[in-house]
Amino acid sequence: MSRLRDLGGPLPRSFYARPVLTVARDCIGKLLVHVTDDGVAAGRIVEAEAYRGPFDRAAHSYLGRRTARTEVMFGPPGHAYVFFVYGMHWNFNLVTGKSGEPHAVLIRALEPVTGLDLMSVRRGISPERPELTNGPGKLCQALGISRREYGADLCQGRLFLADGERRRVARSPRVGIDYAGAWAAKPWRFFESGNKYVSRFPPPRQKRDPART
DNA sequence: GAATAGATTGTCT
DNA sequence: GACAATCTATTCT
Repeated sequence: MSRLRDLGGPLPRSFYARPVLTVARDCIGKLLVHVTDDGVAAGRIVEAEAYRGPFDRAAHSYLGRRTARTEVMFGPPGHAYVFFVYGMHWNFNLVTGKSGEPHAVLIRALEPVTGLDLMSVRRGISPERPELTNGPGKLCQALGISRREYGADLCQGRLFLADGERRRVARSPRVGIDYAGAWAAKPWRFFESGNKYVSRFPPPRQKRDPART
């Protein structure tokens, strides 16, 4: 019995070759699967954000910035944009839209489905804890995603999205981009309502006005 | 529960 | 040399 077969095959490139906000919303509920020599690890995507360069100031491709790091975002859709932040964490993105359009979807949280023990070993915590995969850096560690997966083709290979159960989707502003001015307020974050693996719940809200009651 | 600071390094100015 | 699409531990309240 192949657990991997039960997860289904990779989504086609047409899934990624659509507007970035559409892909970000449709990601919620899909499975993210990574097959390695250590085994299979997979989870349902429960949180994702759209980054829409070159105009989006929060995007690494802002102003068309094209470097060794951002290069894959300028290529065809359905590839992995993996980058390193804060000196110790990897983040995983899907390249979307058309070739030459540097758009990407950041996967921010998963609900573990397969390979809980493997994720637990990689994370160094118990498999029941929501901290296993409730953040972009955490899910990369749990699934074993790092530099090696940069540019990987998600339509053929060991790292891919597969179909999954879709539930209620909500949206909010994105997380951790306060520097991006007006772009920081755009509701380009999508998440599954009530799922305990969402990285910040309740989601970020406007501060309540103390003058109001 | 909320707020804060420290960790630690690839990438760009 | 500065900073970052984060995580964790610690220190408040």
